[in-house]
Amino acid sequence: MNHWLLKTEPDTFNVADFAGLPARTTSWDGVRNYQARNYLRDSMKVGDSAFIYHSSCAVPGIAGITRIKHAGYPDDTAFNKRHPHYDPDSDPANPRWYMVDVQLQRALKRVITLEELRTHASDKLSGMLLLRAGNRLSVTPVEERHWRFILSLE
DNA sequence: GCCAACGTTGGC
DNA sequence: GCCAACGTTGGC
Repeated sequence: MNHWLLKTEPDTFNVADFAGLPARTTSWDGVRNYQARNYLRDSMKVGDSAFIYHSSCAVPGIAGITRIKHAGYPDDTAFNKRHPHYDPDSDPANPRWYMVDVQLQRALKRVITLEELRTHASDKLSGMLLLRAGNRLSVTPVEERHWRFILSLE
């Protein structure tokens, strides 16, 4: 099983919002970056786990753990003209964008902040993509050793 | 709100 | 295929 990190802006969707969803499960739609798309489409498998990371907010950090419940399938919000994620160039016969379904396992006992993660950037978390300067990818793989270490901080 | 870093677009 | 212009991300 692989591990991942999914970014979300908590004003739009956050870990607490899972509580109001059937089976605490949602489709992770709206990813509009090719590298992130490739991870969703080609690499994420049912049973993989993913951190939910809150970005563009007062205290950015990892807030919850989800499990992949459905592997990559076409993101149909790209086909809906009235949807904010509409992309006229995504053809239903040859979809450009993909999404997965994720189910919340649990919120973390506390948010493990970006600030705290950075203090480990040169040792235990060396090489972690999230901490790389200028990183903007909203879907990134997380190495097993990084995953375990982050959970040990909780 | 600023701005650096990055991805995408489009003219050539 | 190059690369400048532009739009977006996301920490601060």
